Amino acid sequence: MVERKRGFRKSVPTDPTSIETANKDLPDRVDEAYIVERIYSAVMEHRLPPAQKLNELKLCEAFGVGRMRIRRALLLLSDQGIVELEANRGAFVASPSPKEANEVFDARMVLEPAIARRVAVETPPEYLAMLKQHISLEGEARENSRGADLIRLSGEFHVKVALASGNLILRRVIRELVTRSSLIVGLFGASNHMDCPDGEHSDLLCAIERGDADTTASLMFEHLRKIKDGLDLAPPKPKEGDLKDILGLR
Amino acid sequence: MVERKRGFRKSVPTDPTSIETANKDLPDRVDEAYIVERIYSAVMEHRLPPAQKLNELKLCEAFGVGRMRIRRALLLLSDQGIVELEANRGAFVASPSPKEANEVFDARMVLEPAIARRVAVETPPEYLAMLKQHISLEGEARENSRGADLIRLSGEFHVKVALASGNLILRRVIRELVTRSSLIVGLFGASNHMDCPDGEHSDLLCAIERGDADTTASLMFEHLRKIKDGLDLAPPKPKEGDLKDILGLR
DNA sequence: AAACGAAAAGTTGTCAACAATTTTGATCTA
DNA sequence: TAGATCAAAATTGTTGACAACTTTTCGTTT
Repeated sequence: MVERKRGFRKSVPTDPTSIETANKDLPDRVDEAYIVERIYSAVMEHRLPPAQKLNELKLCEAFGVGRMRIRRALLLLSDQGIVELEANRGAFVASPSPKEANEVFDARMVLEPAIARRVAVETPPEYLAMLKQHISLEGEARENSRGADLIRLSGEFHVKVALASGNLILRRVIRELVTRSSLIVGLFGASNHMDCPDGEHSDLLCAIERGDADTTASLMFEHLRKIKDGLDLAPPKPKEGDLKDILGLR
Repeated sequence: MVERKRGFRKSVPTDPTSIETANKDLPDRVDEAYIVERIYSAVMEHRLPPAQKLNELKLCEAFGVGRMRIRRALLLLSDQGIVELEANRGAFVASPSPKEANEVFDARMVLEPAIARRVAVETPPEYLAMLKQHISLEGEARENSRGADLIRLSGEFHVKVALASGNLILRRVIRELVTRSSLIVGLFGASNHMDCPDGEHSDLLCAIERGDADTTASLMFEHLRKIKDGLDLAPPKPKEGDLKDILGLR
């Protein structure tokens, strides 16, 4: 049995611009899933902006693993639409087009009301407690103006609702879509950042607690519609004559 | 510019037991997505049984690519639950446990009715034509007793319904679940293979054409429930005294 | 000074070799 | 014959080197 060398874990002086500072202690075993998870989180918290270059060597240093692990993780992320792989150019955090953004929210508006309805019909009590606690966390974050936390929590709520179905497949699907939504909000979010309007998550939880399936579903639908409407998804339409107008040559 | 060598494509004498016989002409560019697609298809058509070993070298020969490509494709497949990677032992077609099987059908029963409802509300006409054509294909296959085709078509119908939403994300999600369902049916399918009962797909299409959203959703739900009920998902319960009974030592 | 172009540096894609582990198969023993 | 034991073969996991491509740098020309 040979002890695997993985020497330079905490000693590497990573520059502050690197994606992952290696000072946060890494787990004993860094596998693809862990790397994916960390990048997921960074995207959800708007720490990784769309189109950000993900350099393989820098990631290797940050995670203290070989290039193979990083490449495999990037492949998984690209398969989920979080990262875009360009041949010979590398990996970039995805920057969804307005069309893709529409597709993501379209999908969410189909799936999430159905999942929420199911949760309203039958929720294991431990999950209900989890949701309650989450609402109070959101409240705290809002009062203390912890904007970064609020962004993260807003997304996490939807993931937790899916988790409350007790079905990990559903959680996974929603997690993927919520993460992509984070990128979309970062790109097309209007100035008045009403990412997840104030009381809506709370209202949703109330409907769930009452077991009111129909209300739950429609609340979720309207909630998502509101978020989507808050985006500036102007389709890039290069009409005839546009150039003249833009350049003020009329 | 150097022409990439990829010499031995059609000349490799693959043994007939290999998963992919290389005689079917491969596309010019074999990338991970293509390999994943082919294995997806093989699983859907019950040509790859659960727990089948997927040898890397054999796959390399079959697809005419290097080992890296194969390993990346297998990683993607494992991420989607189609393949299981066991450390140092290799890749195997997944053989879902009864619990996982439950989870898959549970997820489908939440998601697919919602998607079908959406399709009923608004269907681009070209997709409606596609569904109609599919129904007639199923009819042909059933009359001519082409069992293999029928199995494939039964699964594909659900994927096409999702596609009819016009949303590729939804299609992708359902495709993944349908493929896993193929494995499940192969494992737990009852002897009387009522995979997708006779007229149900046709009934569903009628409801969609009428634009009857509620009926569409509930038909889809009942359809899936029926398939699930047709499975033998007996949880493996090793009760006390079972062994004696099994061995006839009473 | 801006534009162009070539060399240099940096990054990604691919492959082959090696190490670690598992599987196979042969031999021996009871 | 069934089972145990151990070496050989096969398979997977990992690393390092190299080729192909891209980006940057820097000198030259207009």
